[in-house]
Amino acid sequence: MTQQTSETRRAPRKAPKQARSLETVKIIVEAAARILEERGHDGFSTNAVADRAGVSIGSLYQYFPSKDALIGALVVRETSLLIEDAHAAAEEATGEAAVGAFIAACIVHQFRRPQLARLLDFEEARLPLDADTRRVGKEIQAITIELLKRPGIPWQQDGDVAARDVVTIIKGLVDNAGLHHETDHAELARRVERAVFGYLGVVPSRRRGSRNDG
Amino acid sequence: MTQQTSETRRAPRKAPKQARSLETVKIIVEAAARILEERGHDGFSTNAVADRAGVSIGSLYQYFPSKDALIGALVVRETSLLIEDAHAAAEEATGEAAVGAFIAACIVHQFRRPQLARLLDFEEARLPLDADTRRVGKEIQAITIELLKRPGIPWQQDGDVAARDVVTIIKGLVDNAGLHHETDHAELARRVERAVFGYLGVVPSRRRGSRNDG
Amino acid sequence: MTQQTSETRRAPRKAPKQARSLETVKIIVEAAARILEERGHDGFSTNAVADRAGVSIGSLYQYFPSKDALIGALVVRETSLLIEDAHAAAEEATGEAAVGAFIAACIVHQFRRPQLARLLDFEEARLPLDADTRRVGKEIQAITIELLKRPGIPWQQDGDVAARDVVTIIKGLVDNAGLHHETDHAELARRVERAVFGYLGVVPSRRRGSRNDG
Amino acid sequence: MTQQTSETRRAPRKAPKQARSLETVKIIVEAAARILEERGHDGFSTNAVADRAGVSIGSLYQYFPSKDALIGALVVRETSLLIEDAHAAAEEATGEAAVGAFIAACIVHQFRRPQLARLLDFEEARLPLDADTRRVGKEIQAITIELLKRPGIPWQQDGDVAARDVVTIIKGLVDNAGLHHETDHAELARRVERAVFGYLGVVPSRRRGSRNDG
DNA sequence: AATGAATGAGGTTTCATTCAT
DNA sequence: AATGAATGAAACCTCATTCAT
Repeated sequence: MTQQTSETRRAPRKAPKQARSLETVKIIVEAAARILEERGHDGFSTNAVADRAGVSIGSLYQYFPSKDALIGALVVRETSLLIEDAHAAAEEATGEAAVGAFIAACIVHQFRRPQLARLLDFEEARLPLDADTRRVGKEIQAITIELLKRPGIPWQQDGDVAARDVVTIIKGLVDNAGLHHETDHAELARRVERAVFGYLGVVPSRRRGSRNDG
Repeated sequence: MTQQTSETRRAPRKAPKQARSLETVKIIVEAAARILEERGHDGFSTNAVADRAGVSIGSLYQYFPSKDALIGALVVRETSLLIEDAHAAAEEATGEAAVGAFIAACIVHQFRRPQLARLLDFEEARLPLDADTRRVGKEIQAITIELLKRPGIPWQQDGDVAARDVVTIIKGLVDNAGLHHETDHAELARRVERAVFGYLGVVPSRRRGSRNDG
Repeated sequence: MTQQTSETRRAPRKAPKQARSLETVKIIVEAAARILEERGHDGFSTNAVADRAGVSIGSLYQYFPSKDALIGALVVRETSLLIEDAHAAAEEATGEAAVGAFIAACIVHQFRRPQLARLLDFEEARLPLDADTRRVGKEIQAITIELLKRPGIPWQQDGDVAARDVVTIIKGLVDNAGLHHETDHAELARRVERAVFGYLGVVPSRRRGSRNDG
Repeated sequence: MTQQTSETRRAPRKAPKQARSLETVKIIVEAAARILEERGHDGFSTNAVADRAGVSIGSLYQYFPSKDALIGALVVRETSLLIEDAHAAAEEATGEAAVGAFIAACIVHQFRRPQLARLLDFEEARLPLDADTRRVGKEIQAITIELLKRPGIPWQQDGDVAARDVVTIIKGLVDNAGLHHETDHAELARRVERAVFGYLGVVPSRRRGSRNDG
């Protein structure tokens, strides 16, 4: 980012029309993911990505008009994966089940590529987001808002703020777990659920029987 | 950092022993804080800090052997401020009161200089931490662990993990509130408490009367 | 110019305070002149200039915030030389003598470093001029306007336009002479004078006697 | 040009023999003209031209072996238009009328596409000219030489140099007028004539009655 | 003939850091 | 102790040109 001069051009420079192009774009994005995972934000340079992708730096810039656009594309790719699972979570009947499924989806998503997910959360907060990147962010937000409207969620005020908070809690805890090399999905899910359900005022059903244990 | 070549030197090159030196160090650290607040991570350069501090770049390097060391010192300074308030929080009699006081302290701390606190949380996660920086991090962690041992906190397993999670939840929510330019301490405190107390299994006393009395 | 991104920063980045700095600045500007003369506009790169100056590229950018600023400084340096001689020309009593002296000064100036003068005229027209560069341009213009107000210049309309035209004629003819490797000052001066005096309606005194030779 | 590697190939790689090819060549040249007008020298890239022409970059290089060849073709096209009008000017009986008509033709030509004409004058001076481009330049020169041989032009020495000077004066003044967004042909013509006729020693007939009748 | 994906040298510029003064 | 001029690796990015399809 140090020498970033183009601040506005974030949309793909050229819509790839041939099969070869599409393949190249995919390869570049995956290379970007790998470089970010392996070398972190500071080691992430467009030259490194091009090298790793096995394409020339010129090819990279044929499809991504700037470094930020490339990171944006990566964010979009990763978030899209999560969005699919999140939509599935929204199918659940009760709010509790839906939120639980959403948390599980986030954990699965994060544990797939822990470093990557964590660093992209950073980038997302740091970047001047382009239209596409904003769109997927909003989509996650929208899904979460819907989730929280389901029956069984006591907390029904400030849907926007609540959704933002819930996403923040989940991302924070899950990223942190990744940072500490945790691997136990179920255990992590229980912790995240305690925080999120607590925030939402949900008394989890499985603990309902022992509610008066104090 | 991009041009970071010295990877290991993070300790102050020279312990400032004279009053003037100590003063200079303080000035530099405060200048660093200002630059970070005003220009963000990308605009944060050692030359800019030296300029702002009114000292030469050579002097800056006399006290801080590297850019990371300077950031580390800033992290230490800011965290130390929080630590003091956190200690006070630990004086509270019950766990619930102590955690509530801790959350309040975090919010006060963050709202004092929102951009700075948020960006330093980034840096802390990004940096190869030096001894001093690790120390203050551990201290916050230790205080939190103690907090959670107090009577009235149902969740008594995995003290380390719980403390980590609690700090993560608080930082996440508070940083995010700062990012969205929130200003209402009390309202934010309520949201953070819902998440943290939920995580810890605390049924907040003020709500106990209206829900569990039956 | 191709990758020029900073369009506004043309003022010197740092006022050199030490003797060494002043020397370095001079060396860089002279190197720029040489490179422009030897390789032309397309071969003029900041790296080439730094190399030729025997300084690092970083030093160049310490004093000139952009390539254009460097060219601007070169324009200022060269034009300033001309301005001095032009002021002397303005001392002449009659308009004819003054304009003649001005033309002679332009020719001397141009013949000193023909390629350089010609290429800088190009650059001046091409560049988004900064304050300093505009200033020297205006100064030449102002001197010319004064010249044309002297007694003996029949043409007294549109002083601004006339000055612009006169400067254009002189520069055009003199640059072109340089391009064709002419070396005879006096002969060139006569041709330029014919055009300029013709434009101004001056019937040159030396030809006055033979005016009716047609 | 920066990445110009082929320095010698300026002639069309392939003589377009079919109607479609000829059409394509025309389209490309016109696209080049537009790009140069709209984006200036720095924004003039072969890819931009191909885009604007609606042909692939590969096709462009099928007709023009290099960027300079393309610019050369544009120079030839524009100069040819002027040559036609200049030939008509040469039909005039007297030297004064002929030169006046030539000046008028130059002004009309320049005012048709002011930016383009001005920038091409730059390019012409900058380019390592190829055979075709040199040819049209010589042709303008030759026409001018003929013009100056007509009766009524006192100055009959150094025909080559005089022609060169006259063309230089005209181009200089007219380009500069274009740069300052002048639109009054007649007024500009009068100024150019004063300079050119002065250079040539012509006492303009229309002013003769009011000044030399004594 | 035409396409357009790919190339890569080379451009401008930044900034952490050193060291002579 | 302090200064600040100097360094230079390395970052981002462009664009003339080639060549497989």
